[in-house]
Amino acid sequence: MVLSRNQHKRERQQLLVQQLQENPFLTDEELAELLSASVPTVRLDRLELGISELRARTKDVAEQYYGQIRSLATGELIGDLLELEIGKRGISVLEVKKDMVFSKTQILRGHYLFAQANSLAVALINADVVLTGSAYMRYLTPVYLKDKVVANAQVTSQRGSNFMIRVDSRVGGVEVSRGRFTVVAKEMREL
Amino acid sequence: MVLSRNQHKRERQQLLVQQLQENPFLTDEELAELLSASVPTVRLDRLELGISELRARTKDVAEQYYGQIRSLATGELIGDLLELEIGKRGISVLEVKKDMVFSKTQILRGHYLFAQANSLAVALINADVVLTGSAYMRYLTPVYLKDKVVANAQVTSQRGSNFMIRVDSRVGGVEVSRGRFTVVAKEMREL
DNA sequence: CTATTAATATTACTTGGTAATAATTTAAGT
DNA sequence: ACTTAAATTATTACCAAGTAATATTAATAG
Repeated sequence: MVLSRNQHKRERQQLLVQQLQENPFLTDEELAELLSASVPTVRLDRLELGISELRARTKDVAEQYYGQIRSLATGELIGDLLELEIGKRGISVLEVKKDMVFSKTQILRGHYLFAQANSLAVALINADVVLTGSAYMRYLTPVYLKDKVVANAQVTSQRGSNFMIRVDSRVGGVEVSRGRFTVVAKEMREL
Repeated sequence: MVLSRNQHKRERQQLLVQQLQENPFLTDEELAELLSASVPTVRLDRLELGISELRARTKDVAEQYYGQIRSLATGELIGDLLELEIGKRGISVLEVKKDMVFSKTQILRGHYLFAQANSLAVALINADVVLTGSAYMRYLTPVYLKDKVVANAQVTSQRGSNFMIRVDSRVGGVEVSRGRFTVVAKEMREL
C-alpha cells in the first residue's frame, strides 16, 4: 500500500509541528537534523503545512508583541492625558461612549477601566519598552455611559527597573476602581 | 570647530534612535531614507550606538515575548492543577507561602491571586499560543499566609478564538476573588 | 589650503531562506 | 524480480538584509 509511505511522511510532519511548538525559532537546517531528513524535505513539509519561514515567524511574533505593548502602552493611551510627571504621577480622563458599555446595562465594560489604568501606569515610566508584570484591579462601583472616569496614577515604589504604581479611578469624586500595577522598564539596548 | 560636524552626526543618531523607538522594525535602507543618509552611514551609526541589526532585534523581541507567554501559560502554572477539562473548566490550588505575602500584614500579594487565576484560565484553552487579552479581577477578602486558595475556572463563552473565562478563588469556602479573563487562542500556523 | 573627520561607495561574504528542476530512493503492486 | 509512482534528496539560481573591510569623496577647522 501507499499508506506506510504516507504515514512516514505524516509522522515526520507531525513531529515538525511539535518541534516548532516547543521552539518556534528553529531553522530548517536544525529541523532537518532533528527529523533526520534533508533540508529540502523540511521545506516541502513546511510548504505543505503552510508554515512560514523562521524569519517571517519571528517577525510576526515580535510584531504582535510590540503591537500589544504599544496598544496597551505608549502608543494608544486609553483616555486623555491631563497631567504627567514622568516617574511620579499622572492623570487621565476617559469619557464613556456607547461602544464601550454593555448594551443591556449601560455599564462600562471592565477592561476599559483596566486599560485606562494600565496604560496610564505604563505612561509614567519612561523607557523604550514597558511591560506590565502584574495587575490587580478592584472594581468598586459600576461606571455608566457618559460618565467621565478620572484615573489618578502614582508611582509608589521602585526596585531596579520594577515599578509599583497605584491607580485609582473616580467618577464625580466617587472612587470606582483601584488598581495596582507592577510595571517593568526595558531599554531598547537590552533587547 | 569640529562641533558642527559632530553635532550634525549626533542629531542624526538621535533621530535614528527615535525612529527605532517608534518602529523597531525598520531596515537600514528604510532608516537611510528617513535620515536622508546613505545605508553605510546608518550602519556606522548603529555600530557606534551599539544597536543590532533588524533581524537580531526582531528575534530578541520575539524570544522575550515567547518566553513570557510560556512562563505565564503552559509552562508555569501558578498553583497545582487538580482538575482540568480543556475548553470547559479547571481547578487549581495555591498554598500561600511566606515569600508570597507582605511581611507586615501577612497578606498575600495580589499578583499571586492574579497569576493563579490567569494561568488557570490560560490552561483551559488548548492552543499553541494563548494570550490574555484583558483581565479584570475583584479582590474581595484578603488572603493570608498558609491559606489554601482554590481557584475555580469556567469558560463562560466563546466567540471565534476569543474565550471568556470566569475564575473565582476561595479560601475555606469563602470567596476571596473573582476574575474574568478574555483569552485569545492562536495556532502556530497563524503566526 | 591642507589635514582630518565624516560620509559615502564598493566589494566580498554570510544566513536563511524561495523557487524550480533534476536525480535518486524506496517501497508497492504485480 | 521488475516496474512505477511517490517521496526524498540534490542542485542551482536567486533574494533580503545584513557584516566587515577598504577605498573614495566631501566638507570644514585651523
